[in-house]
Amino acid sequence: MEGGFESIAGSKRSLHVQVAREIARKILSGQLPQNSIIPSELELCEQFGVSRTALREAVKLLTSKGLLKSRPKVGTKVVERAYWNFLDSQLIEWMDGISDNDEFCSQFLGLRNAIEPEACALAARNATVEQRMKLSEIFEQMCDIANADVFDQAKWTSVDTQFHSLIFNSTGNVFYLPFGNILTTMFANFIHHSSTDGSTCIEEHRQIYSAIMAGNSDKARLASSTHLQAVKSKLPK
Amino acid sequence: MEGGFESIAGSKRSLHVQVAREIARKILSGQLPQNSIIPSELELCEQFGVSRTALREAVKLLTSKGLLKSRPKVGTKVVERAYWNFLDSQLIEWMDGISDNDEFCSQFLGLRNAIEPEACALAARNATVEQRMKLSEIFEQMCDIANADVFDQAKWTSVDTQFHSLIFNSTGNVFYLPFGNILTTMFANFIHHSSTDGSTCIEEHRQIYSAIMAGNSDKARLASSTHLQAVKSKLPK
DNA sequence: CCTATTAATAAATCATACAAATTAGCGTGT
DNA sequence: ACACGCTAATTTGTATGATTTATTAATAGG
Repeated sequence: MEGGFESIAGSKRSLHVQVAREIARKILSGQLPQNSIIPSELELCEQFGVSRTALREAVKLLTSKGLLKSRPKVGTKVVERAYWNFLDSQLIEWMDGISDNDEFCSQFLGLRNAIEPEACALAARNATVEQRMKLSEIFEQMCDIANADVFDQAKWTSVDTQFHSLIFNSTGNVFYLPFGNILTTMFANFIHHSSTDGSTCIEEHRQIYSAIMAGNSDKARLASSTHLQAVKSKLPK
Repeated sequence: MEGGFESIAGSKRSLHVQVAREIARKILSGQLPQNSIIPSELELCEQFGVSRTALREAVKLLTSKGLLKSRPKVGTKVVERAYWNFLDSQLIEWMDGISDNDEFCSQFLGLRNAIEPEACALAARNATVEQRMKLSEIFEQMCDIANADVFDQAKWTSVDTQFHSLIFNSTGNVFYLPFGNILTTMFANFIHHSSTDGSTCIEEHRQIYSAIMAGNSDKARLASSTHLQAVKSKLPK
């Protein structure tokens, strides 16, 4: 059309997701204040240059993430922050650059501190044979990468993500499952292990790995805690 | 129309949510297997007796919860369980009666065990003045209810929910915020504190409360752990 | 036998129309 | 002047059909 809207319509894919992202970022950044009523569907359609169908699907998406709530006649409202689902991977992706990324990573580490040691403990007790085999396989890859002549950062991040995700999946507790994806998203979008070389923390991972394989939940919990302490010490600031 | 579809169309409100719930429960129960392709939009429209608009919004909703993923030409696929967002309140509501509820509550307690002690510790350090005032107010209500002649179960559940939610909101960590809503949902839908009378656990809450107010994070963590141990001992089996 | 083009298909988007819900305001009666 | 109920206007909710795009698969050409 005639605005600066081609930037949205002509982007990558899934129009309603693009629109949702735009609106989400306005909400997350506070540009659309909490409890305020956002413009009506028709206005937003014009503003973004998309059809009502696409816009409505975008609103539905944001509603399911706890950012919006709409009622007939009254309009669509930005709900308060306490209801935003920060544990949604897509929402986390959209946070990029909104708040201070170092602070964001630091807070995420605050979550890992609570979750991961317990997850490791549960995995030590509940991992199935298949999961133990898979973990073994992944750890072997970690060793290979850590011992390689040139350290491949991308590969390391990939297996590191798989390693921690698999642990969440091995807890036997459905509520731990989503953390694997959250961690994957954070690793992919926010955490840039610049100064991290594999050789230093491969030992930490070995501790976690062997404790889980041995079914020693207390040792697994402790090893995970130790690992996270080490990660923390590498954080900026 | 002419099917058994009024049961859906004629229900409460928000057609697409109703449809989403139906499909979600089929997925959660395994009736629609992981990695399988669900029927095309048109077929599903007929099956549920709704328009494509409503159905598509339902699919979008489920996609955002990690249950479905659709691509042109190939169709809409049920993604594997590891990607389902069990930390979504709406999804948790839909779980009712799908799996064994006692087991589900037990697993939830497994999550609380990891999260809450750490949340209490963070709250002790980071709660704002307003949040401390509010917490104080809520705890006073808890005492009133616990000391009343007749124990009002509904009121207790309400303030108990508020108490724990506020702690999550007082951590100063965005990743802890959603747990308040998850807890609220679980309390409202699954946890029926039948044998719980307030007088026994008001002391446990007092320990948590005063530790947070005193800014003693270690004591807060410990008090929360103790409380959860007590809760666990009251679980069935 | 391999590669590139094309055709078929299903979802993605658009446009429009109508329905339902809720609020605000108007009007009437006491 | 006040209370009550009704109407109308606004906004989201649902429906339908047409068009576009993306992906697979088949087909034709090298």
